[in-house]
Amino acid sequence: MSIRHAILGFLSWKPFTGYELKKLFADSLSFHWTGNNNQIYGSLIQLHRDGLVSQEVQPQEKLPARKLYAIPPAGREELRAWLLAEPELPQLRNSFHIQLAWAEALSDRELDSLLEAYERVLEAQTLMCRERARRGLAAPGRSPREILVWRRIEEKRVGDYEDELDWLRSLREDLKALSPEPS
Amino acid sequence: MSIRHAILGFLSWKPFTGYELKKLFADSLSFHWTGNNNQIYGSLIQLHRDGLVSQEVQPQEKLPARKLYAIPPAGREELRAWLLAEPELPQLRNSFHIQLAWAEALSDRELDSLLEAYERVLEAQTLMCRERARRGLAAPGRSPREILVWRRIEEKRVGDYEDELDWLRSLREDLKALSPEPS
DNA sequence: CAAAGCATGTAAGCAGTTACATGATTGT
DNA sequence: ACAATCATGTAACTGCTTACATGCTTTG
Repeated sequence: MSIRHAILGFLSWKPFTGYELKKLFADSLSFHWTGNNNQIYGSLIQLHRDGLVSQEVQPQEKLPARKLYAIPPAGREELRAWLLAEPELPQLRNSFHIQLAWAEALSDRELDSLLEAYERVLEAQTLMCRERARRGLAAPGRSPREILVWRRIEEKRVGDYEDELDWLRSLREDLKALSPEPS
Repeated sequence: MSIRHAILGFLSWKPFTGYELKKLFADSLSFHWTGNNNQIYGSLIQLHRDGLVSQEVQPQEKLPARKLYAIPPAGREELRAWLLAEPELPQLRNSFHIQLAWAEALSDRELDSLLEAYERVLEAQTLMCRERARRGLAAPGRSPREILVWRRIEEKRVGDYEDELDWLRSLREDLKALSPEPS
């Protein structure tokens, strides 16, 4: 699995330029590659070299030529093959949990302020996700099946952040009960 | 965050060889680097070069020399600095969800068998995690605080897989309701 | 006699991130 | 005047994964 498959996925809707794809990735909750603008252009060049996307160059006056990418049959086959591939388990690597696992070197107060900081970023993320999910995705009207699947995926993502927040809050309470602050 | 911090974490318990660290990573649910045996040896060399771990070479007859690594004050400082660093949000990149998002090219039956395959691997993973969590970690007896934190982290991991399984099952049901199979 | 355990590493490659680089047009 | 939008890319780096490489000892 790499960003190239997701690019093929978007192109299976309709042709896009690299710039448009960049925005699609940035706007979607579920495809949160961070350093996209770079990776997308590179991936498109690769995909084109491999014959999995076609390129239509549209010269513009005084602006760089738009390169509109579409998905030819070979690309659709590659996409389909990937869709049918063995599902991978989610990674679930939470770097904060690893940080926490070694927090024995911190005092109770330091640990609590670390947890508080995590709670703050989680809260912000949860709010942002919920807001974006509420506004709905900018996806073109597709089949009821696809709409259902996409909604479920987005809901799961929001739910995951909310679960992490609940977990964190309950952990903080248990820690407080374990060693109550001298007040 | 990288594997080097987790190595420093383990060494903060007591000295270990690369081989032992490899097993610790392999045995723990929460630190699931896959290609460790390689990365660990390389990271130890780096850490040693940077003065963050110390190395005691113990020659053996007819076996490669054991290299026992310990954590000097500089390493403890680095560990502490990392512990106090800004918490990172969990990544939540689920490559199966991305696969699913583009499954429009699949028939109802193909989609369902994909979901079924995912359910199988998730079930296996959940069982494996639960079993391992039940057996408890091989960690040396530490403070009540550390024990609580470690248990919570492991429980969260199992819970995450279980949630994913619940989510998947409910999605399958909804999809079945949407387009009932011609039986 | 084969498999698992002990014990170390190297090399090649991929995916993703950050930073750098250019430059016109449109909106506030 | 400044920021945002349009539009493309390159280079360097980090972290992780896969495959390769060696060789002895203990257990089944």
